[in-house]
Amino acid sequence: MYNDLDPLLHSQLRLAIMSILIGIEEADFVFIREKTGASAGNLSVQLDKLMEAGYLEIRKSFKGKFPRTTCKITPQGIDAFENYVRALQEYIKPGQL
Amino acid sequence: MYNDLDPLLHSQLRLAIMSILIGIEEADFVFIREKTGASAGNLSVQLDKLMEAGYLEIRKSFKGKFPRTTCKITPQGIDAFENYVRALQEYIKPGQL
DNA sequence: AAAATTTGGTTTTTATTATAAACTTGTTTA
DNA sequence: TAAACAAGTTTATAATAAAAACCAAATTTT
Repeated sequence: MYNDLDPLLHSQLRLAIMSILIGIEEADFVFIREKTGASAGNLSVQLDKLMEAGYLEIRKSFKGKFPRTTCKITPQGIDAFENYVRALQEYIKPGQL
Repeated sequence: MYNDLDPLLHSQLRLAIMSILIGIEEADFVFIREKTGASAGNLSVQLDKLMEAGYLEIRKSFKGKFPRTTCKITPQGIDAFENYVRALQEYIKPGQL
């Protein structure tokens, strides 16, 4: 009981990012920013951390003349997310609702 | 979607504390320390924060000649915990498992 | 019976984190 | 052509988690 919660995922913003990407696989920076309501700066930093950890991959391209940053969850990211959820269940189980 | 997660509960140790107390209502310092594996210092600080927030009440007494600190979750604490769980579900729903 | 250890903590310090503020590069619009 | 906007990144700051150091009293050891 009370397994450690992956600190990379135990963060409101990073968890929201992963939650989005688990659902739709791929999304761009602006979409994630709007969906999460995060500041661009914060989002940039957190995406980087998730990439460093191998939880997602980031592709840079152009949409017309503007830069575009696309994020995609990796198999490792999916694993980590599922693990996190499993660990978390132990903490919240008693309060099933 | 993506309601804010109560930052007081979004902490591994504080969540574990609340998880224990949701189940058994009342528990003493040593029991919680053992169950969570936290250091006494960290536990002391986090219990204090939860008390400050009105999520639990702390009673001090003696067990024989030794001091004893007993913690009990409050109705407000139960509410907060349930709210947190509800909010969290939104984040982890896609990964139902 | 003094010294060392244990119990049950609290206070203080340190390292990490999350987040926002400021900045960059380029583009569109007034 | 200057101001405003798009899409980010980098840097600075404020909050947090967690451990280390400390304390007082009780107990055990020598």
